[in-house]
Amino acid sequence: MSTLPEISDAEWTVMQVLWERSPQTAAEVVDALDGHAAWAPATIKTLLGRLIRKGALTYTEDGNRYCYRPAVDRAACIRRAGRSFLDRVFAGDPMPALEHFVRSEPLSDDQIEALRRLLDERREGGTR
Amino acid sequence: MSTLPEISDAEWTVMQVLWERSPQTAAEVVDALDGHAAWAPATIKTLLGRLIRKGALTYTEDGNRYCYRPAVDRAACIRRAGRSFLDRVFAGDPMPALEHFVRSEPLSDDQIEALRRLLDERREGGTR
DNA sequence: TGCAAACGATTACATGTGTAATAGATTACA
DNA sequence: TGTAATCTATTACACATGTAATCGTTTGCA
Repeated sequence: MSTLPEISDAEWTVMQVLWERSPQTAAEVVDALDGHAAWAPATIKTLLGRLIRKGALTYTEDGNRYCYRPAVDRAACIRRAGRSFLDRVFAGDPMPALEHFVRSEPLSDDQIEALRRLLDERREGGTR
Repeated sequence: MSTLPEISDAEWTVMQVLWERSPQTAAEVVDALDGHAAWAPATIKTLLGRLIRKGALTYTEDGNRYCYRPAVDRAACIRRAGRSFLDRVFAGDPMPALEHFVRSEPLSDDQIEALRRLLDERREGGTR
């Protein structure tokens, strides 16, 4: 509803952790990112703070620490990021993007099968 | 070969024009973007200059004006952007990305057919 | 042959981003 | 009960980005 905030690259990393499980304290997010991102804890705190300010996260206080949770819908953010990627790289046209990923990314036979089924559904499911 | 430069959102818009046709002078690029981007000519000059500095464009001089042309491969930039998008939004996993686009973007029956054929090739064509 | 137009280069500037240290408040343990 | 650990908030800072105006030079037309 209210306009989605812009979420930067580093911020996505943090959001993913909280979309995966929430609420979490800053310390838990730091733990979850251990290894994945070589960030100082202070860096993660900064990102959490910025995401609060942008309205992408909310928190409840628990003693002196915050319990963070997403305030924006993951699917909506994915749609926005997908659209933005299509516009930037493929002039908004989904077809060459799909061809690109099918051609250049590794897919197992099972995954290929699943995609075929999905395409079948799409064809029946009406134009939209 | 030499590491691809980072190309920003606005810069992509300019690169697309030159990948589409090159070389072009700044004035031609401005024309090509007329309507598409509501940019002052000066803005486009700035972007061309930055792309030169980054090594994404080269130019030859023609009188007092430059003829710009891409210095980086479009396909390579697309691969990089695709990978970066996958990493950011789908934890690097192509399958949910493909599902997302198939589900959320409009595709004609012909396009769906083409994708099916492409998936067939992929299945035969060996894992890589 | 002089002036206006056009060109690229330089400068501008607010905001975003990556990356983090520090300061001030609080809390938990000894 | 005091002190060390831990929180969030504040501050830092260089570089990227979007967006453009201006400057100095060249050039083409009158």
